Amino acid sequence: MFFYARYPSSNTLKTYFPDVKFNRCVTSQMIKWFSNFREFFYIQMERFARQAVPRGAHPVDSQLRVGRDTELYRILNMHYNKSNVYQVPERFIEVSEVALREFYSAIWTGRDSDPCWKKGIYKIICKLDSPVPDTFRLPGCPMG
DNA sequence: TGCGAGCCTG
DNA sequence: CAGGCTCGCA
Repeated sequence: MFFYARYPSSNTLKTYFPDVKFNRCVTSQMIKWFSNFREFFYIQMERFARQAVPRGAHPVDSQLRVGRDTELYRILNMHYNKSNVYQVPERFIEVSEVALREFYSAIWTGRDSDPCWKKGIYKIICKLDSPVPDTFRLPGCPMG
């Protein structure tokens, strides 16, 4: 599901897990999961962005892409799609590239010296959530 | 006072 | 991932 929605609201989560009885604890746990998912996502983006900086990569360089043949893609897929039962949507790759380039740009221009430099990137990425396919509403359907 | 977000730890 | 802790908002 993270492939579609990086910032699902608690209400969104409830509609996609009909077989789950939500209470405060369960809801906060799921919110927490996505918080952890985002952390991993952004950590990888920053890592690869920083890795590209010393190589003088331009935004169009292969170093700043997240194609299905890249190491970054492999890491993300392994983390969010362990069983590899889902096909990674193209939009997730596009969003990942946006994030990667935003991180690169911020680092390249020295904006990362600001303690809150990631906030701006988060604000951009949170607007790029896609609707989650209805197939994820099926009872027993794993998080994905 | 309670909850969500974010950071960071194990 | 889960726990713990801080912050800002209501």
